[in-house]
Amino acid sequence: MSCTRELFQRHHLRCTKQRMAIYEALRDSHSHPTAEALFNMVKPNTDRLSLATVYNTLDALCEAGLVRKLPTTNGCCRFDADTSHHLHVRCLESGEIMDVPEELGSQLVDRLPAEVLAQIEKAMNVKIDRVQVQIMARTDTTR
Amino acid sequence: MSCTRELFQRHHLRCTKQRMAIYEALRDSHSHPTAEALFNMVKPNTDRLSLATVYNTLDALCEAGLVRKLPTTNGCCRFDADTSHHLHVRCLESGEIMDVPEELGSQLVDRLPAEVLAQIEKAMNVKIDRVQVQIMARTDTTR
DNA sequence: GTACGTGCAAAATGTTTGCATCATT
DNA sequence: AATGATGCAAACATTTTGCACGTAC
Repeated sequence: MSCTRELFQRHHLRCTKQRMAIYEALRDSHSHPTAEALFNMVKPNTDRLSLATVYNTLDALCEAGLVRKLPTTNGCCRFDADTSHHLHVRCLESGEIMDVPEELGSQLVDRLPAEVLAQIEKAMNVKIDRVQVQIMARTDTTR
Repeated sequence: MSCTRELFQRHHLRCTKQRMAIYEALRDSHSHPTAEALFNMVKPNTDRLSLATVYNTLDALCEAGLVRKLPTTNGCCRFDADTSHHLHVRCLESGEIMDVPEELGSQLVDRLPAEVLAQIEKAMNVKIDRVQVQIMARTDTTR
């Protein structure tokens, strides 16, 4: 669908076929891919594409707020085109990142008390951008 | 202090001077240093030390559960010798990681409802190891 | 037409590995 | 004495950069 074009224009991003393909692949993916995984997903359907462009594009999209870089512990970045507040489960074995279903996640996030966040801002002299909750877990082998 | 030796022995870790120096520097640091920062902190007081040893040691300490690797978004790992439950503020500008004062952090973490966590375990078929709350923030320039 | 995006290859950065030597147990 | 840790340098993986060319506006 072509509302990507309008979305890009609203954010003053040039609508190149590479950028659109990268963004749409990330948006439609549920796997929070790495830059390289994304490159491999998009490359077959795009006649000219280099990995450097994937990095440049992801950078531009982050800058524009359309994409988020997710924190990882293995030195290799993962990306998410869903910038709404939602929780992640990080598999300690594989490094894979999965979304927690909206209705469960919001039950956790909604109970974070705003006044405590305000106190943290005051105590640490920062402006909170957002709170990211990550659940570290292993695949359950007991069931 | 030398309880590091006993701590290591309890975890079946060899007590080399490099390992002890690295661990103690990390434990006494409040800056959640990168491997290289740690190397620079420890090197001057240790006659033989290489960066590879810092990586190997941090790996062994993580394995033993004495140290934790923190998630970051810039592909460069940071470490923490405080493995108790506590919150981090990540500076979006510098990548720096700061601890949230214990009494404030526990006000957030203690309100995470256990039954929701149990539901997440069931729904996603995982065993939760721990919940990590990261606050993304900027240095407050309005004050 | 101009400004910006792209591909490619090279460089920079962060981390891991192989191997001979050395230290701890 | 045996096992495992160390230093060093080389390999590796991920990300960034410089530059000539191409494309969107």
